[in-house]
Amino acid sequence: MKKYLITSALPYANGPLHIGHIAGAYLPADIYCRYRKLKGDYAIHICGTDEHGVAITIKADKEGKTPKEIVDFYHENIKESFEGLKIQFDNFSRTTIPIHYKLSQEFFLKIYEKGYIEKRKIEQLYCENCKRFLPDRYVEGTCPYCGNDRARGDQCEACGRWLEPRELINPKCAICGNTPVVKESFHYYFKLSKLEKPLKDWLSTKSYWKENVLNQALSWIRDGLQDRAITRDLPWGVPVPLPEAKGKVLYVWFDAPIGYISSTIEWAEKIGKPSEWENFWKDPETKIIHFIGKDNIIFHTLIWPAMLIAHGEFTLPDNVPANEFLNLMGAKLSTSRNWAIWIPDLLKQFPADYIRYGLANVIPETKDSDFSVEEFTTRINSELADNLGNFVNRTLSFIKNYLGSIPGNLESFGEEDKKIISEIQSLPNKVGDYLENFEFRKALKEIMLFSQRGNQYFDYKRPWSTRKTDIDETKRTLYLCASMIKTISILIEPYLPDSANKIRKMLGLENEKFTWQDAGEWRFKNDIKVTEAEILYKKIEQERITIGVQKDKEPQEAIKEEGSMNFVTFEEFKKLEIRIGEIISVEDVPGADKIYKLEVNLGDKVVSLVAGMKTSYKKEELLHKKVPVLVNLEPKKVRGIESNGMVLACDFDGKPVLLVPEKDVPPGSIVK
RNA sequence: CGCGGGGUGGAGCAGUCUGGUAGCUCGUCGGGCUCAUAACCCGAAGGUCGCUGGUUCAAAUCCAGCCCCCGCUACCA
Repeated sequence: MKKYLITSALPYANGPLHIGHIAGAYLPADIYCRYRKLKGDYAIHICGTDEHGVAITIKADKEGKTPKEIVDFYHENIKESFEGLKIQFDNFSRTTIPIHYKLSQEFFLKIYEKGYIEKRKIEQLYCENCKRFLPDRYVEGTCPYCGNDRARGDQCEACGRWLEPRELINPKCAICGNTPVVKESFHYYFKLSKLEKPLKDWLSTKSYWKENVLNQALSWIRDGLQDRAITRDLPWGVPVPLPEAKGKVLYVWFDAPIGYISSTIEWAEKIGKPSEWENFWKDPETKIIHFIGKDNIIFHTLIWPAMLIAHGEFTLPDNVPANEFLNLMGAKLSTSRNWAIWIPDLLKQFPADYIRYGLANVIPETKDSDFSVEEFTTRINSELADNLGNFVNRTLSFIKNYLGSIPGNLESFGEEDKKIISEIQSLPNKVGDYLENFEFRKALKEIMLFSQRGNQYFDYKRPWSTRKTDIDETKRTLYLCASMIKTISILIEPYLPDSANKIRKMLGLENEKFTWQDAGEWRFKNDIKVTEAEILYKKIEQERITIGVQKDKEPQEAIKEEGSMNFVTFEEFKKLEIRIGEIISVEDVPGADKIYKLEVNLGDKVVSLVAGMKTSYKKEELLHKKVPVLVNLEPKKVRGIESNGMVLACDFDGKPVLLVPEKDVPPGSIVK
């Protein structure tokens, strides 16, 4: 029996989970851990919320709450999402528990004493208005490289460069807007440079890692590792355990991964075996596997292992099967722009298995992938319901309605039957091999193809016909169909745990305990009896989920909901002259990526205007379209071009979608 | 030369590392079946694998150059 410690990235407790989080880390981790357990390995899945860091204090400041209130709320919120999705953790902890503080401080002291931490004097920005030092993200200013005036102290989102707060031109305090002053302070630095050699040696043993992960780690270490500050001047975090360091806390990236260990310790205490955690963290035979998204690769392949090497008592990760990113309808997910499908919303609409199935099929294993509502619907309907669900249903209904029960020791199977038997026997290893390689999509596809194979076999054998001539042959056919279903119920369990249980219950097998290897056993121990043939999956409607694309309410909308509508009088509305215009020419605007210059025929005149249509429409798509135009809009120059009106379109995630008259109307027609 | 990702039948993808009949799901068309969730099964149409050149007996796959698309930034009246 092998030991596996499986972790998934600690979700940051400042917002709810969205589909990208689940597909990128938690679902693969859950599938993998469930698989390990079915295989009979000693595997545990460890996680917890990451509750420190500047983003949380900033959010708290903005909302007038304490950091504790923020993290308490989201800890529960996130935990509920996981429960709803049936993502199992052996322990789901948080980084604000006493165990974690104690362990993080011990960790710090240990590597401090071993000489891997160095105190350095630095000059830092200080806001005299707020009377505090300003850590990275508390400073905003102009990026010295690209000129973006909204760069933050740690990174410029425009050009992607990493910055030091002092590099910013015109730095401003992010809280009060004051210009900060430079003051001398000190911080503790983790001497990564000293660990370069052992890290390289360690990485050289990881040729079996996923290519994208290994390449990125190697390219970073090739450039040389810089020492990094691991403390911050903040009131929120794990205090630095040195008398001279009053008011300083560990930087969140330093304490967060230690959370993997502290959560394991908490788990051991909960199960009543307080030293059991050492079985995982102090035994080099244990395979530690970190599931993360690509944003965390550097951290989990270099910095965290370096910390562990420096400490010396804990086992290093065996593998870091990082995934890429998930897009939504072709566009990048963004929490700040609210382009996401939030798990709490999704759970209100669909059973866990539907969501798990839809997401498992788009796990971004080798490159960014896309979640589309349409594809989700199609997959649920044609794969889950029509293929798998129907195979289960037709088999179980047939047994129930026409056979009653089938003896478990049936004999005399024919040629085609034997093919099925050998497929049952070989499938568990085939699927297992994919899972061991973290190829979750391929493994799932293999199972679904097997279900399709079941439908083929069923049709080929025509039991509805043989039952009138050769009832024994009919029984053999249904015996093997039931056998296939049992196999599927075991192999699909990591992906669709609820379905697996339902299927086994219908086969009267709910009290049997199955292992992965049992999936390759085609024989039934007892007679097959079907008590009910419930429909496994109901089909879903496309419209039901188009609203799954949730946006937080804009402030104005929120006001409307409270009833204090901002009414417009009819007189005011009449001031707007909206008419249908035919687009008769479309030209590029030099140097502009998003706008076109349009000539629009309004029947009695032609006007030129500027429209931001380039992101969604090609020139030829716009030409000759008849669209509503706000004609008497105050002219304005955009990029040196006078714009005399505005094409009306609806906004979908910041992109225009044209409105066209339902019947053909002449240019100039009034819209009212 | 800003950074990153990508271009494979109508749509979405696999295959590219390790050259050698271009595969899967959905959709379309035709047929079959009636046990089952208007489901299932069979068959067909549909691709110069972004372009050009090179290496090779052989290139979607290796090399070079080019084009286009998407995300991050500015213009979206």
